[in-house]
Amino acid sequence: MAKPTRGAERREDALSRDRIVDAAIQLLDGEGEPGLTFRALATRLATGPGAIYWHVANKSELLTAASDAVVARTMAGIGAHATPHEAIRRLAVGVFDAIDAHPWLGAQLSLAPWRTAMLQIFERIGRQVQALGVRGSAQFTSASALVSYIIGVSVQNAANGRVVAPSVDRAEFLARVSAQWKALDAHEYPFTRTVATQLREHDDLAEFLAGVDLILAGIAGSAKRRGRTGS
Amino acid sequence: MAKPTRGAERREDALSRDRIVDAAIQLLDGEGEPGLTFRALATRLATGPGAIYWHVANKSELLTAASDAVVARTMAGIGAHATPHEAIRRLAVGVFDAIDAHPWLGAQLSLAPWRTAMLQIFERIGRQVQALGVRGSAQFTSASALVSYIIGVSVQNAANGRVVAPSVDRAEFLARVSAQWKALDAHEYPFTRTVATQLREHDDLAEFLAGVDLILAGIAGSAKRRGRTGS
DNA sequence: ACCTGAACACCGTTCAAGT
DNA sequence: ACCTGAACACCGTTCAAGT
Repeated sequence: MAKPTRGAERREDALSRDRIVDAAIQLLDGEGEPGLTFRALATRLATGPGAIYWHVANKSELLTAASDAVVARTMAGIGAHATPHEAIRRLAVGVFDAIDAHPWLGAQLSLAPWRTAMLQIFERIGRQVQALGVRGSAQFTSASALVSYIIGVSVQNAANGRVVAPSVDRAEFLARVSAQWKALDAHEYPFTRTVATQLREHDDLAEFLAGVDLILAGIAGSAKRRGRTGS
Repeated sequence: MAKPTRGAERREDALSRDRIVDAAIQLLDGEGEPGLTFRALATRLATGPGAIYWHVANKSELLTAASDAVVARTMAGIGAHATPHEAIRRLAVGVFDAIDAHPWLGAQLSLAPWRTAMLQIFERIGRQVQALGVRGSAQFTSASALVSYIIGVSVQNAANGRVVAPSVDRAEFLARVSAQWKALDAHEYPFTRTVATQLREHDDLAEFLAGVDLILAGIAGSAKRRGRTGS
């Protein structure tokens, strides 16, 4: 038999890319985006800042790796049953909740697309678009529109949550913004003043899903129109 | 007659909030987001970094002011005629182009909503939603969905443009990503592989507008359905 | 009232030196 | 092969001192 491998005696607290990424996620979640510092990370990992650079090229790569990891976990947690329409809604809610729980992920997704994280979402949505019966180039258009909308709204929702201190609750925050909207100049902001009351009563997640339904209705409508003229 | 006002003799190169914001926009456009530095800004304005703090509270306020200014100019440049549908498309293209020309604006809009810049867009879109005949709480939902989609896609489009060096042209870039997509694992990314060819041929702006039309179709559909059951 | 610029408390990143 | 931590070249922001 071979002599015992070095792997077997590897200590659990040895540095590794995975441990670094996990620690980075904890730091980002706990302290916010400015909390992720090579010095803070090094302290948490009981080492010096230079050690991290052996496993990770730079801060940008670290952020990308953290995003990929969180999105992968999110996607893994969503079952693929139900109708395509329902599956898309569930994926949408999954992304919405993930960005809400990890606000730094939003900046990462909207600023660095074409990356693995975004591709994972695009792939899952795309399969459901196919299942919906969409064909040809409309598949790409429909999936793109859905992914863009889902990420766009989720990022903005998470950003809203960060504007105010966590101590202020949601209802109070909305009441405040609503009051601001009502106080706007009547000549410059007639529409915004009109819907100020609706802002106050609105439910972020419900509005978000209503938007998803709007796009799905549009997709279904286009498919039907095409089908009619095509047959 | 009153003695000549001090205003009349005010030198053109005196520091002012407006001049600072303009210089910041130039710096952001020319050097990118990391190029905006209080030291660089001070050099451009022929003064010390401390002087800027007399007119602007901090960097965050400076970025907000720069965003508001750019959006205001963009909105002022869009005429309000044509059908509501066409007006919404023009507003969408205006925002798309503005973020494309000033990529830093995207980060600002998606990370700091409820601000003046976003409100200006929301207001203009909202009026057209009203003109479209949408009523009640659907006004808020529809306008929110449109604004979220428009900003979300525009930000992602601008981010794509920054991934590659400006020397690489668009067709070459798309061909490269398309090839990457085709090389993806067949089991993990079946959909993405399928639409890789469409990515290559696609037209950002056209896809973007197709998405806007999708949402508008959804809005029209909901309004019709409501109208039918309501009368 | 407004401007100056040195100084403070940080950053990301590098790199000789260690094991 | 991997880790250490001092050092470098920056940041945003403050503030005594000037005009």
